[in-house]
Amino acid sequence: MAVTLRDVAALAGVSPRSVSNVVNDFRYVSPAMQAKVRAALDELDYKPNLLARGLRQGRTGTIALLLPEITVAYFSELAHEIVERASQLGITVMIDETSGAPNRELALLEVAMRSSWVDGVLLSTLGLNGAALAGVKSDVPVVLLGERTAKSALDHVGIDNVRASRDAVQHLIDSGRHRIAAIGGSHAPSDMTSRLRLKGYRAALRAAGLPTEDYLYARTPKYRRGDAAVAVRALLAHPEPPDALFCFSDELAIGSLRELYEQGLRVPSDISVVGFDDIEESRFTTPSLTSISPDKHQIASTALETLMARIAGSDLRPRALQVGYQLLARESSTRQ
Amino acid sequence: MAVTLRDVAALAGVSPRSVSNVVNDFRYVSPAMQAKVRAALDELDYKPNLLARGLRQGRTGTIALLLPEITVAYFSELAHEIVERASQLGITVMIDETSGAPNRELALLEVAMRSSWVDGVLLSTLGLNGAALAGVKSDVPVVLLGERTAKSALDHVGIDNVRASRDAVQHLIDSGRHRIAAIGGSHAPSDMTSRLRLKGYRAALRAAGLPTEDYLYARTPKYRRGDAAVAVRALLAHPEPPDALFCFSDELAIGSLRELYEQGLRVPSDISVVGFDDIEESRFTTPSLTSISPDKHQIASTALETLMARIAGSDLRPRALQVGYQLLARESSTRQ
DNA sequence: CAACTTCCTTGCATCGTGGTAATGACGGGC
DNA sequence: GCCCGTCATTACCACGATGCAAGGAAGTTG
Repeated sequence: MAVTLRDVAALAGVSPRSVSNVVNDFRYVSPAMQAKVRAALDELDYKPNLLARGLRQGRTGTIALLLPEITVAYFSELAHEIVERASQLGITVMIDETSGAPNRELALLEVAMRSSWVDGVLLSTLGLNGAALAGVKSDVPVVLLGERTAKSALDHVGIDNVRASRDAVQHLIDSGRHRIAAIGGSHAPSDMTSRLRLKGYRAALRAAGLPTEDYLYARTPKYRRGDAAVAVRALLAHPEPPDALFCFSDELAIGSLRELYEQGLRVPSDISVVGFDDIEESRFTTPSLTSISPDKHQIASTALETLMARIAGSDLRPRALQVGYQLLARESSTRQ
Repeated sequence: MAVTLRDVAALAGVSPRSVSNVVNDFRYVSPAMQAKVRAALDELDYKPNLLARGLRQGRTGTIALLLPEITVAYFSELAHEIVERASQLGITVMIDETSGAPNRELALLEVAMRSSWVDGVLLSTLGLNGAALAGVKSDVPVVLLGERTAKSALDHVGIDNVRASRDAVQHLIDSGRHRIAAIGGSHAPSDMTSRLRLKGYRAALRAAGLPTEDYLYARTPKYRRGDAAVAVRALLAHPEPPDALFCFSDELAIGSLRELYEQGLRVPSDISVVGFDDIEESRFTTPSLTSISPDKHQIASTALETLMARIAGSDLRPRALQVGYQLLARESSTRQ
């Protein structure tokens, strides 16, 4: 069995409470006590039982990070940044995958938020709409990553999707493209992300005096590589096919590159492609992919600091925090 | 504050223990008690405190999955399979990133294994060598994913790396390649994976009566996309450059594709490329990537079942479990 | 020298559950 | 009417840690 405070106390010939004092660097501990207890601690190789400590203190030092799909590169890169930052702060992150299934998402959320298991929750959700979210009573603070769905009364951290999308499309216009298509997003009312990116896309077209044709927007069930092919084929089948694609995720853009290749089109000479997220993969595609790069590092820092403040008891009203982004122009939108 | 058994008991006018009985479906509970307690449970929206339960029962229903880097697609895909399977078994997975840093890896391992936080650990390690591992006393069962490092007395689940590598190289030989290079792996003694794959590579060459030239093996610091460029440049600079690359990971293969493109070589007409891991990305590269595809689904199932058996108290001696793989021939090794 | 402060150590209670076993209630068999 | 088995509920405590405050030793002050 595991070694407990009591075992250490017995060996050192002191009270369990004194051992606890040493372990926790209590102020008044004599050097003699220090020495005795440390020796016993080392000899038995004591490790505190974090369950018991958590139960007693009401804090576990652990937060949950709930992601829709961990295999989506954007999420895994974000997770990495968060784990990295959290470990600097001495916090353990419990990553959990909700698989998009809303019931599973809710179930996990309930467990995470109500079972005293974690001190707080970072929630990145696509599938969950505001109404469902509002129905969850939370005992622990929650910070949303990405877009706020509806009017949930939670902090959230993200970038300005509208402006970033406008920049991306503007970049295509500047490079001489006129018939720019947008790809990505579903009809689901909870898909706030695609709504905002579509808004930015249209704003850029209008600002340049270009028409916003309905046929130039192709929806996709999700944001993954495999979802792009159908959309691209539909766009290319039109009598006036696009000369540029603005994809709402890098994965969609990469799926599009593949489909364009199969259709015999060359990027960027025949058609430009721009993505969103700047996942690492995009630097290695042929051609390399132009993308909007959200500052993931800053998202992680900001989200964690906000969550920590809430856990410490901050009582400000919910805030919408925006972090920076960059447009990274690479080969896929740069004529050679 | 959170609702406890006591609160529910007070409302229902029964003892806390009776509430516990209802919550845990104890055998002898009268319908009247059932009704009373359920009503109170619903009214207060009771959720059990999992810390207290875990402390009392000595089981938490949670396992840890320790990965070197979550942004490596192979690991995130494996994590996905494991989370999926575990949730069917009613187990929560706590994914944690060790970042390869051996001290961090050890620290996390210690915490995970000694703090009663989790019932078991799935450990996928590259950086940690057998000696260090042997030094960790584990209070909970551990199952290794991937290659066993040295002679640690732990179960491990993986594929037959030697045979898989031989198959991959044989495939290149069959398609008419003679000067086949291998890319990937470091000098670290703990890098068992590259050692086994190199062994299979050489076995295939010997079996075909081809020489195994030293200059045709290029090491890389890690297995990521960005690590391939230097290796590829070195290989191409040789007076007799290779006509095929066998990369020890898909990410390396993808980095190689990129570098070959920059060097003006065409795949597969000028040079073939084969990877290892079959990450999703490999189906979308141009050209799509031939790869060894370990059965990740089966790895997840086998690893979880083995771990569960250990947790339940199985006392068999450590086993090396091998699961299947497939060679998926795609464009990067198929002359058009 | 009493009264008080400062330093160190410890006992007790408690966090929220669930295991163990005692207590009661009830009905059936003799 | 008594004993016993089955069913239902409960009291008590332990899981392993820490908050609280009491208690004692040592030193300081008036």
